Amino acid sequence: MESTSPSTVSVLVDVPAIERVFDYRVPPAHASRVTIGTMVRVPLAGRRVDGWVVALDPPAPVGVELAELTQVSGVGPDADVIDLCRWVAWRWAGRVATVLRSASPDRRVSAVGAVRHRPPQRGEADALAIRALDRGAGVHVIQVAPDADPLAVAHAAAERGQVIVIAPAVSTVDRIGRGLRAAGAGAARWPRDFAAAAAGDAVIGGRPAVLAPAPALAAIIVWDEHDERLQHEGAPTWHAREVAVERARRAGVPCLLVSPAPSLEARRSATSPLIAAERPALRSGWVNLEIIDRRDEDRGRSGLFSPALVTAIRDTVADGGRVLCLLNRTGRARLLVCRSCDAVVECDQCGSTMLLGDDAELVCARCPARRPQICASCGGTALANLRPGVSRAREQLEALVRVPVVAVTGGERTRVGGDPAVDDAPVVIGTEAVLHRVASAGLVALLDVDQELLAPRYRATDEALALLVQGSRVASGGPSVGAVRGRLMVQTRIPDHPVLQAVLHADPGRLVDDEWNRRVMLGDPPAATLAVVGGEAAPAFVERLGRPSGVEVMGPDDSGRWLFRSDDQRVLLDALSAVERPPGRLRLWVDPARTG
DNA sequence: CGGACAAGCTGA
DNA sequence: CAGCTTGTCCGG
Repeated sequence: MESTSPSTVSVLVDVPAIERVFDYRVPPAHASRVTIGTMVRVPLAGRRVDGWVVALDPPAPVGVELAELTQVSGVGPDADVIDLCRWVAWRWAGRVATVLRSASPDRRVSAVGAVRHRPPQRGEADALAIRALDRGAGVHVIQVAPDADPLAVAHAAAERGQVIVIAPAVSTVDRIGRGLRAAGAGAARWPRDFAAAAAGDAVIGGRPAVLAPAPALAAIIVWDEHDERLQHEGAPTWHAREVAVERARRAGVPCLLVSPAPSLEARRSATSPLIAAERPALRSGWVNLEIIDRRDEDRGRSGLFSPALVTAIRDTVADGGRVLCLLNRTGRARLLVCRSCDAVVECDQCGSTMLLGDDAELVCARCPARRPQICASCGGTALANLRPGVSRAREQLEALVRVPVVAVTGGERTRVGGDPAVDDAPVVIGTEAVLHRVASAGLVALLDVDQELLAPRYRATDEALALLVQGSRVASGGPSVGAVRGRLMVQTRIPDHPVLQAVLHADPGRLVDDEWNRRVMLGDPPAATLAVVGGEAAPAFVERLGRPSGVEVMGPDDSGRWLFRSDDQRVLLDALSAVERPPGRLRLWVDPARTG
């Protein structure tokens, strides 16, 4: 793009509370380095703040003396990405500045070279991806086997031009980046290699990479589009899959949504029929699911570990394999009952259940109350642990198998490898973080899959399926290693559950019709658009919002949150963006993964 | 957000 | 009434 050497510019300041642009004069010495997206430092109300140039030579405002910008800090997102960020801010009711930060380099970039294309020189391109790319612009969903190779998919697109590849797992990003480079292709890791991305190299990264500069964009690939890590946890709750679809539409290029378990959202946004791997590839790509039916066991007698599972664990350890047990409950106990009076142990302050953490005290699940291990109704001190957490389960398992068992829960860095205590342990037990910490195992066991299947969250089915995808991958030896097959086991009291049957038959597609009907019936996304409003400024915000027609309003609930719902996305989002935000902390989540 | 400035409170 | 706190406004 030819620089026009502007004499004034409009700047969007990097202060999320100020959703405004201000105009500044450009010192002639800096003018040649200033274009749309350039990151600058400007004086504002007696201090200096960062900002992005969003317009060149704007019409002079009347009656205002312009100040001069203080500094040109470096290259920033291009005009297309800025427009995309505006759309993201609208779609998830966030601030443009917040989104622009994710679209900006993480360190100063002073210049960008000429755009070029460096395609891979060797290596193999995935046949399904080629089919999808041949369909041209549009959203194409590909159902792959869990052991499919992300590098081959990226390769197929990188041959045709600049590609953005989004992958939720760092290990996948590493593999694709290294693989493309080894094949002689240009590969920019986002956000580290901003300049290379802006010069046309393939961009590979996590969620934010969908906002990378891509001057010669030819395709966008979202690998593992079902993965919930593609959605930002905090506000704005933007989802990389949906941004990818929008960006590809704007650019007129194909968007490939790839997953072993394509989401409802992906299937609904597809513009062409699903492309699925052949049945034999799917069947062999999924590790055979072994379902342990616990209905016929004595109630509670064998605790978290059924006899069948204990045998499998012992066999695996004896063969020198490692075992990975998954239990999505931290602490020692999530549900306690008094042995003498059978009362559930509850908090005397708020009535919620009390848990046992890693220390010996009862802690309320909802409020900060604590007390020693005593039953509130009869004073009994013997409590039965009806729902043990990872800490307790680790002790039980160690006693059962007589080898060291290491516990892993979230919070710790979730990198594959690098922790000898975890890497060398024959048996590892943990929350789902464990599935991303350990690359391969001879046995992967989901101790209480019913907790996932029955979770009162609208995405429970997807989350359970995602665990089984990852479990299958770990059991098959990590991505595309595939030499010795491990085992994948689940313990359940609902062996006929559709999710388990879908995995058993390597056919997750059979779930979608029922799932869609349920979402329509309950008004959950993507059948409807939701907004949850909380924080101290929520009452004022809700007051200003009023009751727009076509929007259902519920709340406030006991934590002071309101829920807004509409069948018409535009109606709700336009209403939200029309409200001027009241002062104070406001939490606004649009289509969050969890509404609780 | 945070600086500027205006309107209220306190102390002698 | 100076000197300080608290509140409201607005930024180029």
